[in-house]
Amino acid sequence: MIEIIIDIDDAVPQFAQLIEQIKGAVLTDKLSPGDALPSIRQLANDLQLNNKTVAKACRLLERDAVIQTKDYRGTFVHPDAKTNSAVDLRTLVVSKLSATVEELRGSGVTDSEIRIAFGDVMNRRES
Amino acid sequence: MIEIIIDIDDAVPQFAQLIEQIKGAVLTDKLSPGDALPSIRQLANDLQLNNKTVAKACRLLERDAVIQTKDYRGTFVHPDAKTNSAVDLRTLVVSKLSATVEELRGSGVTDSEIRIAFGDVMNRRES
DNA sequence: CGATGTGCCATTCATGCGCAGGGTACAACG
DNA sequence: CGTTGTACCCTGCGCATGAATGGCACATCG
Repeated sequence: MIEIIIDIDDAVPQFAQLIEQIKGAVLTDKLSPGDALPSIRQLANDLQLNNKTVAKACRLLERDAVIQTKDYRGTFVHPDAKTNSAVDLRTLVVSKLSATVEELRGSGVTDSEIRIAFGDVMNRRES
Repeated sequence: MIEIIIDIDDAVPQFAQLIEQIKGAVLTDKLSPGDALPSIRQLANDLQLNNKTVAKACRLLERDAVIQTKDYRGTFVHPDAKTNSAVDLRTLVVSKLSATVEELRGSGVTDSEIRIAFGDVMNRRES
């Protein structure tokens, strides 16, 4: 078993701490491809977390191809987990957004206007 | 004098209503290049608005080259006001942001993550 | 059957931001 | 001098969001 410690008082969200530590365990070979992870409910119980919090972390970890769920049988470490754990999707997102924002700022657009427009873009999905 | 009416109960912010109506007056030739506008304090008094609200509108109108301030002598309608009043900078901003956001969404990035990253980009200015 | 992952409903709390307002002060014009 | 535009401070209100929690139900596997 791997050691995972969640600090509730940490500014970093609990689900993010979980993700970090899982990825960390993969990168340091404490978790290897194919290894079975405790069930979501099990993990939630052990770490004193809510099911949804753990589920959220698992959802993101699977999207990043660090773990994979085999239908309804459990979660396992992804074959390419080590490679994918090193990839920082967040940094990519920040850099792409930063580029666009910087371009707009250079055009004299106010930060406030950028925020408003951004809010519109994110919400104009249903309307 | 042009007629400007601000509806406080309107969902559209007061400063935005001012901008709309100024641009509208320019497009309908109620305001012509070179015309002098009332001072910020004067406008605020007439329209029952706060100085800051009017000043904000003027700042944006000047950025859009619809008006121009001559040092400390007053504000005047910009020579190219009519042309610049038709330009919708906001639409440009929305489309650029939308393109970037759509690209990220296509990569599997969560809306939540995009919002977080965006918040970081907009705040990582001072730190 | 029980356990799995997953979905949707909800609420609570805290944070950040836009908008508007109030006040004070300064530099440049006439 | 007064007027101009402009800059900074601080306040409050309202809204949207993220985070976390809780409950409930479902399809699938063994």
